[in-house]
Amino acid sequence: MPTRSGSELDPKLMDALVQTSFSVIARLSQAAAAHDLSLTQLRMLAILRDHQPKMAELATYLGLDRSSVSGLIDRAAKRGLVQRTSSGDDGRSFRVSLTADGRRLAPALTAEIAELIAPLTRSLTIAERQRLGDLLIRMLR
Amino acid sequence: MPTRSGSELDPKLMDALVQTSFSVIARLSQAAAAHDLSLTQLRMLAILRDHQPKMAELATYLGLDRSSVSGLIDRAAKRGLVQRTSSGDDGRSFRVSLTADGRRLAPALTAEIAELIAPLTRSLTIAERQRLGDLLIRMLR
DNA sequence: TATTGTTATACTCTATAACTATA
DNA sequence: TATAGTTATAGAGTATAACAATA
Repeated sequence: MPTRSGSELDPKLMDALVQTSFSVIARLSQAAAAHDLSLTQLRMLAILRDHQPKMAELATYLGLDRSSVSGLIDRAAKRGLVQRTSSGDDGRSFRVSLTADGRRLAPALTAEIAELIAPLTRSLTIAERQRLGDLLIRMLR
Repeated sequence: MPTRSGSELDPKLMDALVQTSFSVIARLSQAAAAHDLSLTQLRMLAILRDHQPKMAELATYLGLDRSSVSGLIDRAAKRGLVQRTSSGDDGRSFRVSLTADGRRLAPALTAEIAELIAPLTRSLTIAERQRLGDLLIRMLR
């Protein structure tokens, strides 16, 4: 039986997770900034690539207040990246979706992010990268 | 000879790194927010635990403009967590250091962070956590 | 002249509270 | 009454530009 003992966390693992995370997030921010986007805008675009949420749903996805998302969408809409489209039945609500411009941006961003994150893994062998990916995926499950 | 081929990054590894990082950073933010601190304030306190930098050095550590750090230190000083102390030789510069209150905060924060991050690793066995830590440390080196 | 740090200004992000329109 | 979204307001965080003091 495998050992999955309780709540203790090896300080070395904690430090490694924290350092890795700061490094990854910094690279994401860098990719976003290259397109004059904030990290939040980047997350929003990633969500809208696969969903057309209502404002309240988007707020939940992002972990933000609805009022914060209003401004977020305002600014992104002013830049022509997203749009509010009528929701049909409920006259109070809208759906948010990417414009053609917004949709065009997504793959470029993904490619840039990959290029910025790839160097982080350069000191690992292919086999080690495979193992790392497996462990992280199992951890997130 | 181990294979460390070029710039390609497995999308699965990239996603796993990104998701893990968002999860870790969210937990760090949560620990910080529990003490009315931002993520930046948390990073600043972590740096000051081991250094007494000048303003410009602190700005470099944090990757921020000096003007941004001025406000950061102002707010932290108003809360009694940090202080500006004369640098001795150079009349233009100061050193920033933790106050007694600030120093008291650090271990509490570390413990809370560990408690928030530990559950993330719960689905891995002890051996897997060990391997994950090793891989991350090698990656960061 | 160059450097250190601050200040003035402007913008994004965020939350709380109050509001409008619809249900 | 309750819900969806916006607006008003306030504060943190950030950068650029201009500044004072020191080197």
